[in-house]
Amino acid sequence: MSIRDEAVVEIPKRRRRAPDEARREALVVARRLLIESGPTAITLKAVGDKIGVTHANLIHHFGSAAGLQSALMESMVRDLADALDAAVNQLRSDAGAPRALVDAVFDAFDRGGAGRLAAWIALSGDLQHLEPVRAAVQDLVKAIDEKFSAEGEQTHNRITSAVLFIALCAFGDAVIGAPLRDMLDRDEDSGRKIVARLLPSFLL
Amino acid sequence: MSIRDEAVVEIPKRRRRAPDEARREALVVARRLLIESGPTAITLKAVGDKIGVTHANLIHHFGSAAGLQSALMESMVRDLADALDAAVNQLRSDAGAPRALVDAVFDAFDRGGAGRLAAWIALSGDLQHLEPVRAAVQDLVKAIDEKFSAEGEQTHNRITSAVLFIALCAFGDAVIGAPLRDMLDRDEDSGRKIVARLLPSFLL
DNA sequence: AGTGTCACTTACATCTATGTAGATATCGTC
DNA sequence: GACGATATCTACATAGATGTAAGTGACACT
Repeated sequence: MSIRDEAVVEIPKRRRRAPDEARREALVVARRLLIESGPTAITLKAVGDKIGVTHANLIHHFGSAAGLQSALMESMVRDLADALDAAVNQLRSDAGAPRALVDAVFDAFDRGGAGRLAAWIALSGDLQHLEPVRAAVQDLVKAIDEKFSAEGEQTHNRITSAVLFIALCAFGDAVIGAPLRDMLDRDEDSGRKIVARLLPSFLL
Repeated sequence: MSIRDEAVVEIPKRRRRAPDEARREALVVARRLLIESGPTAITLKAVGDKIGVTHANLIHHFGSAAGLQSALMESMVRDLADALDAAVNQLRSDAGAPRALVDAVFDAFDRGGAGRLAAWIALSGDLQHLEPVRAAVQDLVKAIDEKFSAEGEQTHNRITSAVLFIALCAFGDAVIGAPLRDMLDRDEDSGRKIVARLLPSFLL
């Protein structure tokens, strides 16, 4: 067997993926493009090139460019909702320290570019894509309620205030936190620290 | 003088504007497009159509499409900085109520779409366009400092915390406040109320 | 091994945004 | 009123993104 022979290792011209797998790969790449280069970087060609596929093939799988974008939003929104659910579960199980809750929510918006996703959806006006988050947010309210509520009717109001507060800060931090902290000469962790410190005033 | 004569009122085929005026008109329209339909709606044709001008003319005035975008960012960022300065002045003059400060900053991000602008800049990665805001933010720190600081070395830290906190919330509220408040069944004013209530814990 | 499905490609068509070159008209100034 | 500067237009060129149609080949199943 010569070296020359070894070079001819049957590389199929095409790689045939299962539809689910093809969509998955495309969405992974599309997400990275969104996070690294912004929404306008998500083109059929750019995504196709990165997974070794033609743009026509992506249309085959997603129906259209808008279909790809919708699928991406759906996938990322689901991840965000899952992350919020995880925060809820963590809260229900044991660690009730404000900081743990804050970390969970901040991570939900930071990780996987959920904050940038939300900003993109808000700017593009496709608000219906945020719908799946509604349930997650309301779950978060319930969980905090069970965990911290002593009694009284004012409780629900305070809890929703707390959730609104955390979410606004976590979102803001994920999108413009870095440059803002730089302007104020504050370290990476400032936002979380501040929110964690303020949180008890809602819950106690 | 017949009716027919009245109909021939010399309407010039073109309207020749002063360069500054032409740019101003274009930027007003571009801003509205950004706020109402998102960044992708800002095209030379769309802007040109709305002010009765060809796309080539906009290139003449702004050099390129990117030039128009930069000019828009610059103009809006200047407005944001001015709004923050106004908040500073108001703070220095008299009304030191937390709610007044909160309103000033929230308005700075809401009005004129500054929040959406900041999100667009953050997503597109053109962070250098936010530079002019740096001075305004640092001015805000100084003004709050003069107004509220009793003494002590921890003061500066608390002030920057307060500014970071207000800015994150104001930005978040401007971009995703509406859908989020809807999910939580909270009224329009919730965000501001919450922030105003929490602010004293930094300043006192 | 033969066969059918469908993932995938190639080639082409279209549309839109952007940009360029040269002609034209408007307005201030003399 | 003539003139010059230039704001504005028309016409054309290009590039990129999207979409379509028809063919090709990989893989499962018999």
